[in-house]
Amino acid sequence: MSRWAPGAADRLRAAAVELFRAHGFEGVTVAQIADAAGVTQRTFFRHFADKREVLFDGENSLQTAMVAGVLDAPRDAQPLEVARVALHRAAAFFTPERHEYSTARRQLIEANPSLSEREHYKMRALSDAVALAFRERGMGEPAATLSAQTALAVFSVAFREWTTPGEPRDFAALADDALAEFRGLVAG
Amino acid sequence: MSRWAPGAADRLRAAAVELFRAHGFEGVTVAQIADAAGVTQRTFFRHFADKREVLFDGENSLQTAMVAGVLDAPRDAQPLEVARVALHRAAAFFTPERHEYSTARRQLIEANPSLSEREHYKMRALSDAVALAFRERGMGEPAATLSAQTALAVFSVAFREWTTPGEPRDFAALADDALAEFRGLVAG
DNA sequence: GTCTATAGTGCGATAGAC
DNA sequence: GTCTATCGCACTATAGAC
Repeated sequence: MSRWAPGAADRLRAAAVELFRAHGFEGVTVAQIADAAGVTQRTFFRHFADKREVLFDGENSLQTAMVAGVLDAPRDAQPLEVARVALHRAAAFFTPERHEYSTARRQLIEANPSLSEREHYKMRALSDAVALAFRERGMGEPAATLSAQTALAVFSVAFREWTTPGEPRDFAALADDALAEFRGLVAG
Repeated sequence: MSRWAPGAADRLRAAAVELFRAHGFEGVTVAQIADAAGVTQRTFFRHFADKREVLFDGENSLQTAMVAGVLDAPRDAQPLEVARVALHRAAAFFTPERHEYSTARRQLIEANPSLSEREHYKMRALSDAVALAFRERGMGEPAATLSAQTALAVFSVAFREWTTPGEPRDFAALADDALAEFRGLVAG
């Protein structure tokens, strides 16, 4: 048996979410999270760059999936069709088991401006990664950035609906609906 | 003559920008900014909610102008035509005299993640205000959100180009170009 | 206008895994 | 011995309380 219990990052994440849900983001100190996880405050900051980041580090794989979707879409696909493929890849992350957690997390984020800042920053990083993937398909600028931001706009609408308490439809269906709505808006 | 020199907020803003350009955002403390402006640190925080906000408080009028543009567009205008009107109202803020300041400010923001977070948060607030204006035109959801995010995507492309050192075209022309590019992307 | 809590950093020491 | 994760402590700046 090692000196420390393994999985410090996981314990910190779980403790943080539980405490935030009980007392709000600002009602919890990093020291309290560290205590609950059985480590020191210094260890918290070795795993997470700052207090907010403990709620935002499971998103790399979402980005990878969406980028892969853009790259895998048929070579002759129109931008909105490429976006559709990427959104369906994203849907793999928004499973029914995650629904309650994602909904609670969104409420936490929307209740706190500093968490909202971080959220929008991450969304922008995702958009930038998707734009890069569009460029790797051979698309130029500013077309790639506009395509990526369009895909993320549809994503954000679908995600907002999916994280509404009691929403029964799955993410892929919501994304398809949002995409259809978008096509209607920009059609002559 | 009053006990304090007037325009503390303006002096703080000017001092902050000058110091940030010389030493970077993190290389300057609030105490130094306050000293340079001839006030105490406490006064800085009475004018600006936090250190970053000193770079982000001239944007209310931009929001007002874009919202007015959305509301003033012809009743039967398509969403992209409404966006065009709003973008032309925004153009009034991006005058040649502001070009150098805006360019330097963008460099500061892009060099610092915490400033980028604030920037994207403000852009989202602008998008939300524009979406509300679309709803006031009678548009439903999620159409209003999608329309607003489209308008802001075009805005962000045009703004990025306008704040490129040496860019000679004016904001309205860049916005029209970006809008035309967008129309081409989503057309069959 | 002063005081203080909290976030976040830097660095040396320590304990175990390999 | 090297590597990695942690501790422990001193320290600064932000930001809010009083």
